[in-house]
Amino acid sequence: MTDVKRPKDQLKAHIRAQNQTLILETSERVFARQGLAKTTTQMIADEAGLPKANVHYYYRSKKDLLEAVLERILRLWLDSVSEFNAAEGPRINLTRYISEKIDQSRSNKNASKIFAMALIGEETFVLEYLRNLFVTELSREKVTIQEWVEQGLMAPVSTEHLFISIWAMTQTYADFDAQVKIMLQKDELEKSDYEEAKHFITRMVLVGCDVKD
Amino acid sequence: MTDVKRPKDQLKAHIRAQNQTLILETSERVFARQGLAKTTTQMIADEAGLPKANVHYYYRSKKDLLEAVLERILRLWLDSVSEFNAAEGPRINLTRYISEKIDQSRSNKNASKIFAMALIGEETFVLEYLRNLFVTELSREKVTIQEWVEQGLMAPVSTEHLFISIWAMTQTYADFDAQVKIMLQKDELEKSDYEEAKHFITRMVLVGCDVKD
DNA sequence: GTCTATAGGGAGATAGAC
DNA sequence: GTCTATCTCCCTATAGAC
Repeated sequence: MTDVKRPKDQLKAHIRAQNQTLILETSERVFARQGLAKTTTQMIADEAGLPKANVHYYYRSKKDLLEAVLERILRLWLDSVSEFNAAEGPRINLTRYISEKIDQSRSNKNASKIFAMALIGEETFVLEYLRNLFVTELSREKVTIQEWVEQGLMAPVSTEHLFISIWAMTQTYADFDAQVKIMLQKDELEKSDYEEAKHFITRMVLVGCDVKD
Repeated sequence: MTDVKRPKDQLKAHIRAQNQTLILETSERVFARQGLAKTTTQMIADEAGLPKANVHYYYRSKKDLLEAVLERILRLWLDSVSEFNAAEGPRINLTRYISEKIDQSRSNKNASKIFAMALIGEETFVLEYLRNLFVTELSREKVTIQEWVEQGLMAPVSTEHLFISIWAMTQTYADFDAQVKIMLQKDELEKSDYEEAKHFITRMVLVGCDVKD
């Protein structure tokens, strides 16, 4: 075991990283399009331009591959949503939070759908992630909201139900986009549709929670 | 073709109806628990206490069976949600609508999950149903809301985004109940959790849309 | 690391006796 | 209508040559 790698090892590591990224990105598309169970490793291999055996070389089983895809999604997700900054008050923070969540639904629709499919299927991997997220991140946001309530900056609403609602409203534009398209009678959602969603949801939350500042 | 049936035919029809109901009810449970693609006709047969061939006798293919399950779900659903009564004004109507949707999430969780799974998988059957629903029902509700806005009874919000949000918030307690349980740190959701959800969502919608009466 | 060929296991669906 | 046995297909996963 050494940190010094010979050129050959570096090359191998590079090939490995490149192939893994290719497989993960392709899997994300195929899983989102076909559904988790209907997706076959053959489909992924074909779309990635690789023999099926190579996919299994990098990810022993389909389950391993799905978990790798989920892990990658969740890591990128966490980085793209800001934490609350208590000093700025609820208006700025909630507005930013909703905006970022809707942007996520738009720019990362596939990731969002895969997460939703895994969640509705109660995949252990996702449930564990959520349990952990609750302990590390959300409990902090919860305290912040309670501070704002005590300072009279917003109505004393249930923090849990508030988060559940914001997630539901913002994710629905990615997860159930087929339904949204029918409602809006459009073949594809445009940037303006997402902006209107942002505007509507932000208004409902801010006014609905009686946010002062 | 005659309306008069001989006793033998009546018996057969009875057996048929009974078995079909048994299969549909069992399928609803299994589909919701296992996911649509992971469910096998064998699982359904076992849980219903029938040989697999009998399931295929009544529903030629798995796809036919899923569509029959969806059709049954949607028929029961439509009957359990009231239409808007314009004269009563937005407060009563929106409160009742949210309450009925949450009750549905609680009492018919399996149906809700199957619908969500079919929708996220963009099953043609469900998309067609929604398109039809939009034409027959929702366009009427939309007009009603616009009347209320004109009468100054509520703020001029986007009807489409309002419906999308109410659906998202109420359905999430059924479809993603695993996530809700983690958030609320409970092993099972109780009646009081659903009542709190109702209370929170109703408040956000009524205050958020500036509903006067 | 790459790839062909194949093992091994079920799944959906049906034939045909009762 | 019921049920056993079976066909056929295709999926995951791996062995083994290159």
